[in-house]
Amino acid sequence: MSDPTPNDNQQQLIGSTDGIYRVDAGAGTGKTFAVTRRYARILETTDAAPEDILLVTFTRNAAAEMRDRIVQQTDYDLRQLQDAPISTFHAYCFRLLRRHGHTAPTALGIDDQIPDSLDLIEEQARAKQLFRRFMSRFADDHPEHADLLRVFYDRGTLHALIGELAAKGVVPTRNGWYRATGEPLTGDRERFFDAFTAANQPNEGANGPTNSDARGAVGGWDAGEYAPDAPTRGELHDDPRISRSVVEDAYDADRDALLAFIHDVYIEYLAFALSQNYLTQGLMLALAFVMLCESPGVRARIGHEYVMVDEFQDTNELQFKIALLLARTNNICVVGDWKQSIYGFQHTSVANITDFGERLQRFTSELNADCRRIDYAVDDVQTIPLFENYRSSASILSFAEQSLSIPATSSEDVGDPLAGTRSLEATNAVDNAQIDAYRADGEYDLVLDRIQHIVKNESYAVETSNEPQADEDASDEDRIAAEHERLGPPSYDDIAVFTRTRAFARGLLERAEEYGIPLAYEGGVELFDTPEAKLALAWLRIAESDGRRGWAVALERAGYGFERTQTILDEESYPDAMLQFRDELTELETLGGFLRRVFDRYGRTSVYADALVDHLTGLYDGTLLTRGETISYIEENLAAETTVEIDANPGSDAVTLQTIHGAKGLEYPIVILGNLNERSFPHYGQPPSCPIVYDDATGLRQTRMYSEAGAYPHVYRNWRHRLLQACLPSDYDEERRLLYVAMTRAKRHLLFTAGEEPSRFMDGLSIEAEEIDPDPTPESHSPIDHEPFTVDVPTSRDIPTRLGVHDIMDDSVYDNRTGGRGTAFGTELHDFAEAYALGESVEPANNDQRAVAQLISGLAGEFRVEETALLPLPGEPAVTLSGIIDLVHVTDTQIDVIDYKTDPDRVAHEEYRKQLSAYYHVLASVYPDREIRLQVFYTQTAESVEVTPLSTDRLRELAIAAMAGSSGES
DNA sequence: CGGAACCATTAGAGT
DNA sequence: AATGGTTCCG
Repeated sequence: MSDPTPNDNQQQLIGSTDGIYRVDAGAGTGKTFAVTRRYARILETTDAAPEDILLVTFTRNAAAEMRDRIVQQTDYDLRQLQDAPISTFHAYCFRLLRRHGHTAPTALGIDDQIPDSLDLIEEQARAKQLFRRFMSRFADDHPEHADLLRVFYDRGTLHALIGELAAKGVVPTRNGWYRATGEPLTGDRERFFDAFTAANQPNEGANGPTNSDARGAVGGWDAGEYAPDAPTRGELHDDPRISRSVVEDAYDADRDALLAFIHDVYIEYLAFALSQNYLTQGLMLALAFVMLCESPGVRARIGHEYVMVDEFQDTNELQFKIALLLARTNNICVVGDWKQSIYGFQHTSVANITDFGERLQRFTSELNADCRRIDYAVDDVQTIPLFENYRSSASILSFAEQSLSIPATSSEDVGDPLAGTRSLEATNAVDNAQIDAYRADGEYDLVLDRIQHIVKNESYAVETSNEPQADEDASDEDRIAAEHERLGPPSYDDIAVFTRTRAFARGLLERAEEYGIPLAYEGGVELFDTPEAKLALAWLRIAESDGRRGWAVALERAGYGFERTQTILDEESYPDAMLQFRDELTELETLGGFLRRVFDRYGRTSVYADALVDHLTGLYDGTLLTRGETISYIEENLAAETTVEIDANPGSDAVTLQTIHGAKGLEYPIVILGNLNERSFPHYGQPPSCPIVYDDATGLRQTRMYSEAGAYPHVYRNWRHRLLQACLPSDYDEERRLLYVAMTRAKRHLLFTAGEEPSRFMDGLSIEAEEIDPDPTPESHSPIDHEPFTVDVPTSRDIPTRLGVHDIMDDSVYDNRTGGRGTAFGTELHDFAEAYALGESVEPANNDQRAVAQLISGLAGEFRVEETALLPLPGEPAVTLSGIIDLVHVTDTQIDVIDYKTDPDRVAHEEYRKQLSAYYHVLASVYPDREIRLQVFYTQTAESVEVTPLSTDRLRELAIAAMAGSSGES
């Protein structure tokens, strides 16, 4: 978006810099623009420097975008803002903790200090694995918790609960809880009984009062399912309600053992993690919080004059408190939209924004309870609504509002959640919106049919050009005329299909491939649960030790029946062709080569195959996984249901397919919201995988209890938890917000589809679904195949050491350089170059980028961008060099390897030669019949300098020297 | 209208 | 294991 004049409400935000503001920034209201303008204005109108303004966001991308926008709007350049606190919560707190928090654990009674080498773990699977290791030690050390440990099928599930408690701000000490942070664990009795009283009111029937909702929810109560102390059906009755006294007894029953257990697990896990030099993100924030509470000196030094928090609906309680501690004055501004809060499962708390004023006061008095930490007034909160929407047509905006009040179950009473809020106002002049709902048996075909119906169809016109734009003060007629001129029939990439579940997306993707309709999935994929991963796992097992399980899968794949497979396994009489293939595989040296060979053999060319190879070969810097390690890695991730991000092919004209969560923050001209099916959307929750659960109203509870009260010792369902659960209404607000988010992504047109069983959300829409007999026609869009460049050298049996190409380069040459524009500049340029080469519509932001653009547009032929290159150097010890090639330009006769360098001078030229030489040998083996040229492209002067390659022997020498050097230093 | 039995389903993903 | 819906009986 260009930078127009701010509208009135944006201007109000930009101009209001003193005091506390809650900004209701609705979808598409130019929030980023306004926030960055506000930042710029603070710099211009006060004597504040960038380090006085804290700007926190939720994602790294958002932080980077904010920084870029600020550079555009101020006199500061990227380098000057490099150290400015424009950051994610996590990155900022991690930095803080490392600088000032070495002794933070002592406040909790933990002797370990925070080491400089602290490892911050992001990968769920790894964190959980480490937690399991801790739990088995914990179980040995704590026989007194034996009864509680018995209720677990998988102790690893406790890991998520610890994370949830940390997000609430609950922090343990050796002897209890840090300050009063343990209070929420016992629950909020008043809140529970208020809810209970409401749910226990008799309903109004035609013939008098009928069962209360709570009474209805314990239908099917069978005391036999529970430990012997459970009340019978009759004892629950207090017609037509549930007996209050039974519920009170259940609520107040003794939970000391449970609380002690959770306390011990939590504090010892924290100590364990520190002793192992790592922290998870949640624990890290908790320690940063402790450090800020404990150190008035640090608060005084780093406290910021201005604090802004973006996407405030995605923060948790702990982050709210941290933000308060980081502010030196009450110049605090939180920006967000409660209607787009869809990350509750990541422990975010929508009440941070909906109850902002109340929480602000409560958290402040908590933080000031034992000493004064928050030294500014928090009683005056101004609310600024941003309501001018720059994305969607008016009819889409008004249609989307209903999503927040469609009930998810027959009994749910939603009320009017939008009462008192201001509706979004469209700025589109032309409203040509088509809003339609369709239903068919076979929803995949229905969606594909609708896509084909829409593409090139005038009645689904979208903006096909940025021109002409009417002046800001043009008359309505002129604006309408200009907008009409910009409209034209849509293409595939104007369309996005959103789904609630990945399963639906996966099915649709497969169907689209059958028809040859271009759909590109964007987002997380359960990569280890794909047929490709299972195939890879089978052959890895065959090649490694655990052959039987591998052969079973391979034989089944090959079409052998169950009986026959059993015989073959028992007799070990495997088919010759398969044995031969195994021998061939075991000869292969690299993991990448192994996987490729397996996928080639089975004709697997899907994106999953590519992603798997990329993921497994790129896992750890410096080392390659052995086959054995790969097997356990796949197994762990399969069990942990790990997802891996898959990139859609940019540059091509394809429909985007993603989950609603993945679509947050994005916009598309045409949105098809699929998957509006019973039990999919709205989604009715899942049984808790952890037998200990937390809820604000009830506190910590066990879903299962070990008891010896019956005839035999047994783990029973916990009747108290079951009863309390029944007394609380289910909450589907977040499902409705998902519906809202999905609808408000659409700029021009909005379609809904459902299959055999449309859900309540579909039925609840104010339009009727049209029945359709879908008939998609086959097309011929072939997927672009894509293989990373690898060379297989089956020689030594030793696993080669992996070395990055930069490791063989000598950094000391930079000591003599005259200038240098920082890594941020270089990264930006590379990102731009990648996007440009892939044909995305990006504009060069500076001279260097223009030089790259000119270079690329002058080249005819095929591009490979940011390609991974692996060069095995056989010998003793074996080494594999790895690197990423900026640009490979492929023509029929020659290959150009191009690497961009932003250096103003060329002191490192000889070092670049080493890097490019490695790429040379990789490409020489991939394209043996073509000439390969190496070019260093100096972006400042727009000059290409050709270099000649070094021999592999020379590269080997350099690699050996580099390994010796690094091991000698450490 | 209340109650019981039975059925189908089982998510989402930042740092 | 938990959830909401559906169906059927008294």
